[in-house]
Amino acid sequence: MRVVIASCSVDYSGRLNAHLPLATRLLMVKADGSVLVHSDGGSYKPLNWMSPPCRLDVAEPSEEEAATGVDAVWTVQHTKNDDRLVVRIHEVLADHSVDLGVDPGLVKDGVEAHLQKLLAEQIDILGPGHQLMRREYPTAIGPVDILARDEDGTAVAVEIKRRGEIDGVEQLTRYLELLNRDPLLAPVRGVFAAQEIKPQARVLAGDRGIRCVVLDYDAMRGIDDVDSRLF
Amino acid sequence: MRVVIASCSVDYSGRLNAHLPLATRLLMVKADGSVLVHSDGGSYKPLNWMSPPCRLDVAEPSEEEAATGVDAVWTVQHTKNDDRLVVRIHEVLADHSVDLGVDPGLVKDGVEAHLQKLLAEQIDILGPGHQLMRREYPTAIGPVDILARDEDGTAVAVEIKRRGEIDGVEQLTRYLELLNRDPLLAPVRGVFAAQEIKPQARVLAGDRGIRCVVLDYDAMRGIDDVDSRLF
DNA sequence: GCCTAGATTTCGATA
DNA sequence: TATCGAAGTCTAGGC
Repeated sequence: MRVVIASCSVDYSGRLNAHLPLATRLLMVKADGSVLVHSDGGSYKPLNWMSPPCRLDVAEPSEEEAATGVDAVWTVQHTKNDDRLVVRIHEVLADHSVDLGVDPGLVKDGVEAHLQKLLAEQIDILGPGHQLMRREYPTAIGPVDILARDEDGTAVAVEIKRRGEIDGVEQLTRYLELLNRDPLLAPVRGVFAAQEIKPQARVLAGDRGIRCVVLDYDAMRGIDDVDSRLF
Repeated sequence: MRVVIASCSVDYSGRLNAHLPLATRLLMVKADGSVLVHSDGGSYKPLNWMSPPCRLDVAEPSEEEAATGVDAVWTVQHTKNDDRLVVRIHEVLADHSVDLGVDPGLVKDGVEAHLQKLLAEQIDILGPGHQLMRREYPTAIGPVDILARDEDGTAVAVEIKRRGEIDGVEQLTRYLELLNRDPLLAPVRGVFAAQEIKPQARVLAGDRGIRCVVLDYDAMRGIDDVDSRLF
């Protein structure tokens, strides 16, 4: 890993063209040759970058470039396509190299999969008398998150999202269309379950006869913990 | 901007919980207090981070922590929610601070908007005799990219994407449903236009009677240049 | 300010 | 290897 702080201008060409005027920025060169151009703000996304696999070449500036104060020209060329990043370095304020080694990596916990597991275990959140048929019920266009039966024995297809938005309702609609063609299952009701459901999604779901259920993740996790302690 | 290279362990808690074991990493502290934890690989996305607005506090380690080699504890607390990043610093290899000032920002060119403009100018790409009605034709659920008439005078609603995927077809379907309720427009045909159309999107479009058109951006831009030179 | 759609999205799982 | 869905997505544009 090499970190350079320098005044520079940057040009990217590839899927689009983009230009950064001359200013002082942080340049990060990773071991795989990828380059990140960061300013002192924004978010974690760099102003400009080149993803691996790519190759960094450092060259002398042309006379023309040198006349405008360019000290070096970095060309970062993607190995598999025409994406190219050109960094024209004017003044270098700092230049550090360090060997970081391979990172042991991130350990994550608690996403949509967890919601699905918890809801499968606590299926009566959908209403008393509900029975789980199975998780990840396979269909031709992909698996339905949860398939259950309500107290009357009617099949219920559940789509789970962390944030319920309009495309989640569309997805569930496609599943319902398909499932309702199966005479062994039909009629199948739809339930859209999420920690948070956007108003537009709620309206669309209502319009299609799909029930919305807001999931309380902390409460579900709490019950899960209590259950776990019983064993 | 402050750049620290140090061996550290990192814990994030918020929308999920995540942990990074002890390793040497690059820590970037931006002027707004946001923190990025980078390893020597991956892409531009940090291993872990805290977005602004947030607050960084540096504290002495507890006795317990000190015994395991912790030299300092950084706590980065988001200002508006419970998200928190805790960085336990073991050994500092480098620590640089520099004032970058405000970045003049990125100048972009050539995205979906450009495709829309070009297609509006070269509407006969849809077929000879097509006439542009208008770009960004407003509907209750949002603007349709392009509304045109074909050689027979039939209305055509065009949805434009850089990459045509299934949700683009869904979007166009919703527009068509709405537009076909308007007696002044109906019947309205649908055209899904993109630089690249994914197979699943193509199948769904076919199933709904929507025509797919692949756009050659370079060719369209070339014609545009030629046109420009004529004036 | 909230909400929606796009992104040089990135990233991971799966067929 | 392509494809598809999720992301602590982020970000810009409307309303």
